[in-house]
Amino acid sequence: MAYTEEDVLRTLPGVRPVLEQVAHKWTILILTFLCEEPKRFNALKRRLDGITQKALTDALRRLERNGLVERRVISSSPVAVEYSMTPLGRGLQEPFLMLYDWAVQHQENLADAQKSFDNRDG
Amino acid sequence: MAYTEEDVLRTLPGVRPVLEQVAHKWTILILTFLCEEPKRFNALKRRLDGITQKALTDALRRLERNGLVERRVISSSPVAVEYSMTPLGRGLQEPFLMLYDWAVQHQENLADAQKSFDNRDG
DNA sequence: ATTTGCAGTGCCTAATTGACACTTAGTACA
DNA sequence: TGTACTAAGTGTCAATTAGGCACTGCAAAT
Repeated sequence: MAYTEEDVLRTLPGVRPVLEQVAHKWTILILTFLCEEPKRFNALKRRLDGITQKALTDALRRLERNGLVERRVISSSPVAVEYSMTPLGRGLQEPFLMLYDWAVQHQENLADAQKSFDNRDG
Repeated sequence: MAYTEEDVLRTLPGVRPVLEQVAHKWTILILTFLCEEPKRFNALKRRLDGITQKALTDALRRLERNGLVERRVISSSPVAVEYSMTPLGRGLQEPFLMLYDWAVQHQENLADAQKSFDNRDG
């Protein structure tokens, strides 16, 4: 689908904040993993090796606020919390998987590009 | 394509920094626009209504450093600078266009979700 | 002669992230 | 009965990052 300049100018003001919510450091990884199956807080945390509780809590809150994931408290003991994708969030599955695959396949290329860029001036 | 848990654990350490470079506030818009055709600095700036010179310069530097865009100085007067996608960057065109389309189509949904979330507690 | 457009840089402050400690509640162990 | 562990967070403070605004240098147009 192609956009005319007017399309762009008209939709841009609304699109930018949307992309700002979505194009976030942890979002792609979190949503990619949640697309596989609903997961609990600490299961996600283990998988996102290196994330802090706070960062994960904040990211999940933001995703929940934007209607992309659902938070469900399971009143077992101890209390469990399960996060799952909403239908709205599912719409991101395809592009995010593509990005994930791209990142896996081209990490070397990026690293090389960075090295040669940094050598161009020091 | 599906990944096993081992795949994920193995590739994750390298993938995360890649996604951090790519999942940035302005990146999706910049690359989406550059995919259409090479553009000059101020042409991009006009289109990214609201971006400051500094933000655009920084974003383009980062993209150049990562090998996703190419910066070409045209020695006319006054000097012009043209930015274009590299073959590596082209790999992002498809997922980014999907994200852009998704953002255009679902901006309302996000806004609604935010509203009802914010009303749940105040 | 001064304004306009181009492509930036520099400085300083505001906003966001991240590290790390603390919390509350239940379960298991000894 | 006390210690320790897991789950799912919250709070605080420091550091990193982003954004605002002013400034540069050069050429062409008015």
